[in-house]
Amino acid sequence: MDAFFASVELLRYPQLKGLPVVIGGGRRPADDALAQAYGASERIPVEAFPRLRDYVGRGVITTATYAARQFGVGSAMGMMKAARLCPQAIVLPVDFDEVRRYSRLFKDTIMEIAPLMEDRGVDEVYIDFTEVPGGQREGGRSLARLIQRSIFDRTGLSCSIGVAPNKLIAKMASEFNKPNGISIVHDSDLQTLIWPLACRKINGIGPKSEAKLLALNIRSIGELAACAPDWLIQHFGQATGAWMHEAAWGRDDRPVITHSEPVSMSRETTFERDLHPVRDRSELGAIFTSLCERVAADLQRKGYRGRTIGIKLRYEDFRSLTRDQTLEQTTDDARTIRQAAGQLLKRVPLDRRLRLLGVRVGSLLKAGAAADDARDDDTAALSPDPAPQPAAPSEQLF
DNA sequence: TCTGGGGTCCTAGGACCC
DNA sequence: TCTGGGGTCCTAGGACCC
Repeated sequence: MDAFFASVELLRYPQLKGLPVVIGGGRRPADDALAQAYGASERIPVEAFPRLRDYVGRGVITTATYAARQFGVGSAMGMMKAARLCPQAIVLPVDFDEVRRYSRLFKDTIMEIAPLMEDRGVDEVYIDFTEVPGGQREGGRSLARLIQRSIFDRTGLSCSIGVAPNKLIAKMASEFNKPNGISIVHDSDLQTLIWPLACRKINGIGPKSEAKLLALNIRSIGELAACAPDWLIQHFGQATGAWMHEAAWGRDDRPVITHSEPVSMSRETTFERDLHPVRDRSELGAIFTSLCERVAADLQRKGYRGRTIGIKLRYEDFRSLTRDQTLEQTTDDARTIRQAAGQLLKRVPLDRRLRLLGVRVGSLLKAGAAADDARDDDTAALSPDPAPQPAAPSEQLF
């Protein structure tokens, strides 16, 4: 479902259709002012929208329209780099609530037609067609068309669909006909349609593996398929090497998973400017506390409790580090999380400026299931030193 | 003037137990 | 006393995905 973010944001601004637009970046109070000045969003003249060339900040692009991609701008690219490539592009903020609303609508629509659906994030799903009535007609094409049309009727959004014998190939097939296309790939198409593609197109081969493969003179999936499994295992380890070989031959027996439980929940933030642990102590302390409160609120709202508290830091030189600690009992309490996180902070060098701070709670259990072993965790502290103490004085720097 | 935020999974070493 | 497995849990880092 490419350009889903772009589409959702653009539904509100039909006047931007066909123009280079990037969506993402940080907070821009100007956006509200703009909406207020013109009332209805459709009435904002194109010239009034902020341009990439005027952007300041350290955000990245969430997505870009096809017109913007012509300039080499794309997802995950830093805004400042994008501004060099396409200064005239219009910049829109991401409205996450709106995106989530459309995401739900899009998934509900699919579930009504084909209930075996795996959620792969806000704009992607896997669907098992096999038991859906009519799912085999025209090799799946008619059901794909029905889903496409239903999504468009319900949301005004287009989507791309790949139909294939397994998830691995279906994902690649969905890229063939963007936007708004349907592609059908059979096992017999492996050599003609899949093998010419770069290894990077395999979902699971990222930039690091690609670079390693290129260094070994392997560029295409076909070349990867020609490698002996043992040789791949030598270079990439047992699990990855064997998996790479199977993937290159289009083999994948993972089922469509319709339900899964979260493993962890986290909140993190990159500061607008790098902050020094000593000089910006109070500001960092406030941010840190607020992250803990937000994770706790997430846990409570979704009904989970966790035992492992973790922190993440990113220094000004972009190196990151994590520390975590497992408590005796699960918690969803902001003060308990804050206290454990404060302890973890003591195990980390705080002599350089930071650009990011994060707080994570892992080893999650459903609140009902967790309640037995954590009846009164409000006073539960860290296992080695359970003595109650006021939160603030126990931390040296924050 | 680089490089967001929220996740999952894997690996590897050490502690600890049997 | 020495040697040697295996299994599980915890922690840290890293690759990858949307």
